[in-house]
Amino acid sequence: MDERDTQLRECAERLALTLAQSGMQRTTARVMTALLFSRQQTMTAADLCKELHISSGAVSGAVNQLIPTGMIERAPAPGSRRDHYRFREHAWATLMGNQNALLDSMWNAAAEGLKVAGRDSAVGRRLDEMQDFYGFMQREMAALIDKWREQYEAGER
Amino acid sequence: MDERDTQLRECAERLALTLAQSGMQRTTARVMTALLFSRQQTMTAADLCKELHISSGAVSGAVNQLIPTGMIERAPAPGSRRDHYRFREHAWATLMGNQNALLDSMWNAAAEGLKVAGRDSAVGRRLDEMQDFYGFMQREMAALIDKWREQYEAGER
DNA sequence: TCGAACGTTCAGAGATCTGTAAATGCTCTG
DNA sequence: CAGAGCATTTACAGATCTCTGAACGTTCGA
Repeated sequence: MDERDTQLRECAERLALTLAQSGMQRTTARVMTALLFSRQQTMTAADLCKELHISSGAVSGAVNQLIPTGMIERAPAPGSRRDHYRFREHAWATLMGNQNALLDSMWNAAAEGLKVAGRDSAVGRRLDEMQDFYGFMQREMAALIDKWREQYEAGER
Repeated sequence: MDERDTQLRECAERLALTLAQSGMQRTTARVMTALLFSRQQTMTAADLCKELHISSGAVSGAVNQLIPTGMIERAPAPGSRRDHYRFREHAWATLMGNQNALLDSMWNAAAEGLKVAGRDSAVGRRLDEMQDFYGFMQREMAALIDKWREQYEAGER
């Protein structure tokens, strides 16, 4: 374990902290960044316990939150009975794509309100703007993420 | 207080709940949505206490979190010594714009890691993708928000 | 079929967050 | 300039969240 590993660990912890501050579970964030900043290709649950000084139960919980979101995945590990985890390719794009669900519920909340209040009132105008904004964002964000994928794939070659 | 007000209150509470689940403070979210779904133009701190059944201290705290982010503002209220609050015009665009700070720290986290690990390694490639993605998003998001502002303002007339 | 090696679940301890009530501070009014 | 009427601050209590440790379940190899 050379100097570099220690520095990468610090980077990982710092990022985990800011992610935690913007709503992600603390341990979930730490597991994610550990995988992101690891010099290994994959890490086992035991590796994560050791690195982060947390119990296997905590690792299990975090991992099972991260997998459904598409941030990490189980890696096939022939000849090993342990689960190996790795950070997923394009995970960030996936993460941002998931935000669409939120944009959607924002749009819906506005719609609900408009059904009750109509457009011709103070509330009506506020909600109308809100609905317009989130409708716009939903459409454009999806397009934007696709655009990035294309240009990144093109740049790879 | 007719039927509509009750229904709007419910909408407000539902939205507050989903906002709370995505990281916003519970009370802060409730104050925000109360102002958003209010049929009045503005609400005083006392109004908010009564509506949400919370103490004036809690209102004060929430309000002082919302104002710096640009979601709400104090409204001039001639002849009244109470503070009047209102939901701000284009607040949603502002909110999304604030996310840029997050995008920025993501980009930075990647940059930090790359300084340590270089680009030619497993970590290097992961961080490179991350940096590319957040760089892209930062540029495009700002543009997107401007675009919405323009088209919305155009539609108004 | 047994047992070793893991992963998962769950009750409970501990830490953290959040709202209240009361004290404090500020600003107009009379 | 006194004091009424608010807003803000603070210590603390209560609620909530989160991790641990141990029990349990599962899989695989002998």
